[in-house]
Amino acid sequence: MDKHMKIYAEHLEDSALEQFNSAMGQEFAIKGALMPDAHTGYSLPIGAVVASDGVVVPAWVGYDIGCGMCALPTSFESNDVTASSEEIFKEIYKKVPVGFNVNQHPVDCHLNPDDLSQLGRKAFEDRKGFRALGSLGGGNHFIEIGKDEEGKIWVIIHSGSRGVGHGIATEYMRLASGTQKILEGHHGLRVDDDTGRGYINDMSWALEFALANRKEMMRRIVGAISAYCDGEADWDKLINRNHNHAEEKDGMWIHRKGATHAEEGMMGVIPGNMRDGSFIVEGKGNPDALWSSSHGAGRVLGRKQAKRELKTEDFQETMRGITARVEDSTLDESPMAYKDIFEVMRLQADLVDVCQHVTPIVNVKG
DNA sequence: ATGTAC
Repeated sequence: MDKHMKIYAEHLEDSALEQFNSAMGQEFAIKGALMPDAHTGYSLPIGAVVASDGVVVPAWVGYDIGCGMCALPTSFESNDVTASSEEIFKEIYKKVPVGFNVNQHPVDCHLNPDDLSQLGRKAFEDRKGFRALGSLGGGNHFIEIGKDEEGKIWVIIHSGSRGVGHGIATEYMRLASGTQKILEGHHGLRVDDDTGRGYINDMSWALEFALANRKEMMRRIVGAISAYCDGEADWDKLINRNHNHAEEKDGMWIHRKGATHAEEGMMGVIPGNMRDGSFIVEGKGNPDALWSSSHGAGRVLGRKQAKRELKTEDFQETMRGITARVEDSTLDESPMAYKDIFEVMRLQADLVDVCQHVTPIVNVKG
C-alpha cells in the first residue's frame, strides 16, 4: 500500500523507523511524517505525526497531553534582567512549584471539571485538581528568560497538563488496548463511539488545562521579574503551541507526538537546549509535514546514558554566563545530550521560518 | 512525564 510518508530526520534510529512503519501499517493510518528531531518512544516515535481515518489512538498522543510551549514578549530591559538574574531565578523557585510539587491551595481557573467524563473527572480529583495549576513538572520541562536578536526579553515555558492529562491518557490507553499492556501496539478508539468521544472530550479539556497551567506560571514569572525590573508583558502577543495532541483537519485525525503544529502563518516556539535557547517560528503549512515542525532538538543520549557519559565540569563550562541549575542532577539536560539545534532548524527550512532566536539569561528546571 | 514502590 502506498501511503504518503515523509521523513525529515537525517539520522534516524532503526527502532524509531520500525515504530513509525508499524504505526503506518495500521489500516486506519492515512498519512505520516517524521520530524527532524524524531527518536524512539513507545508505540509511536517522539517527533512523529500520523493522520488517521475515523480513529484516535491515545498512545499516539502520549502521556503528557497538551505538553507544549508558551512564549511571551516583554518590555523589560535585558541589562536589568541580567543584573538581577540570580534574584529573579530564586524568586521564580519561590513562586512556581517544580518537580512533583504543587500549590498548597487550589488556584482559580475558568475551566469546569464537570465538563470531563466520569473517568476524566476521577483523574482530575485523584491528581490534585487545581492545586497543580501553575506548576512546572519535571524532566525536560523548563522556564527560560532570554533575549532575542533585537534585545527584547521573552519568557518561555515548556510544560504540560501535569497529573490530570497523565491520568486521562493512562485510563484511555488502558481502555483502547483492552489489556494492561498499554504501551504495546497501536490501539485506537472510534471517534463516533462513546469511548472515542470521551477521549476527545477529555483530551481537549487537558489541552485547555495545559494552557491555563502555562498562563498561571507566566503571571507568576512576570511578577518575579517585576520585583526587580521595570517593564511589562505584551499579553496580546502570547504564543501557545501544543506538541502532544490530536486534532481534526480535512476529515482526518492528526496525531502529533512531540511535533509542533505549524499551519501557514501560525506562530510557534521550538526549544533547543539550556545553552542555545529557543526559536520563535512562523509555520509554512507544509502538507508533506502534515502542517507540523519539530518540537525541539531531539535527544542523542538517553537520560541514563547522558548521566553516565557526560561530565558535570563540561556542562558547567558550556553554561557559563547563564543563571541555571547546572549540577549532577540536571546533567541529563546538558546541551551535549541533544542534537545540534541549528542543524535541526536547517532540516526544517521548508516547514517553518525562524522569526527570532532567544538566547537564555535565566533557566529554571524541576 | 508522572508519582509509586522499593
